[in-house]
Amino acid sequence: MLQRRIDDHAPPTREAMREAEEIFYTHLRRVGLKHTDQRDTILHTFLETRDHLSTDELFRLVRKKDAKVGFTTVYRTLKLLGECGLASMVPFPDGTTRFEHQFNRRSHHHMVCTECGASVEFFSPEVTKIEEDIGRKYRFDATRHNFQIYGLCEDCRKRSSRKPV
Amino acid sequence: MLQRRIDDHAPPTREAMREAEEIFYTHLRRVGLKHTDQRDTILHTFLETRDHLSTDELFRLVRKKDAKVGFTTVYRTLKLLGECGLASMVPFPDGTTRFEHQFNRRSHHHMVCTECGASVEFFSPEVTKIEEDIGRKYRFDATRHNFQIYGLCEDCRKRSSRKPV
DNA sequence: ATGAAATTGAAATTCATTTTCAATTATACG
DNA sequence: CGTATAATTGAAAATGAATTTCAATTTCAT
Ligand SMILES: [Mn+2]
Ligand SMILES: [Mn+2]
Ligand SMILES: [Zn+2]
Ligand SMILES: [Zn+2]
Repeated sequence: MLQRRIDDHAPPTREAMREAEEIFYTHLRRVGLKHTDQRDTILHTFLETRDHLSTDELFRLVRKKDAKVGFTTVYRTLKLLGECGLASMVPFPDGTTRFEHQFNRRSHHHMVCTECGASVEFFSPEVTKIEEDIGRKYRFDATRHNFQIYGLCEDCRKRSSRKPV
Repeated sequence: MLQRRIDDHAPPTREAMREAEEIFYTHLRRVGLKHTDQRDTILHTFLETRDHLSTDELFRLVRKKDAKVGFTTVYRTLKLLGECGLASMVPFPDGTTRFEHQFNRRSHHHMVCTECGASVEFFSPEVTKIEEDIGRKYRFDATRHNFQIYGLCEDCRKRSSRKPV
């Protein structure tokens, strides 16, 4: 799926990878879970891309490294990565659930084309401020939010005006 | 599910109901569909509450008026109501999909408690402005957005500090 | 090394949503 | 009015993503 990235840059350095592992394994210890090769492979595969992956797409990538890893384990690990803040879910307007890693990544939001699924990432500190303000106002301990913008990208707009419904 | 409402008020007047019907039937005509009793009943039931209803909850309410209406028809009609702007989907953090009517209703957003599911509605014109700004900046024809805040409500915060994990 | 507890992955299950299809109903036209 | 045509309906079946089950395997504290 086409994706234009704003703060695009290189894959994580070995240092960065260690740091992320540290976060993951600390979380595992905290909840009394074990360190396994499968979890390692999935973490690495996940951090190596900045794409928004479906569980199935991640599964296929993981399989290239270790053909014995099961689909279920990818699901379960993705959940663990979410718990320690390394992964977050991005719901797409076509109903698919995608994940992206949040390690060493500036917090951002997505604008998605409802026609072709192309997505743009954008930064909006105002959104974080609104979260804080509204949380304070209604006495919630606001921990996260969900913000996406949907619409037609430039290409699809052109296409649909050329060939009108 | 507990819900604190901000612009709470009376059920729609007969006039308002006619107006909403007008919108619905105009839409039906536009897409070449027919006017049926089931669709009428579902529209009325839906407009009579301001709750955020799951499809199943709406189905149960509709059944009270006409026990012969099928589940499938409720699904299908909800989709039609969405198409003409009378209904909108509110995704809850527990994964349930809920619907609320948008007729004569000020645009608003939701903050939801991840523990008990209680929700607060709030207004934030800034969010609409962000949608417009970002759309312009990246040349999208931005048509809608999705914004929810998740966190712990005051009650749940007290409860969890009393009985710590 | 040993054993208790967690993990794994294939298969089964769940569950919301969508599709199928034969019978029924709406509505346009003569 | 009928009548023809196309849409609608609802029960049942199908789909598909996500979760659960469970026996075999692996981790890790001792
Ligand atoms: Mn992103
Ligand atoms: Mn609402
Ligand atoms: Zn597009
Ligand atoms: Zn709560």
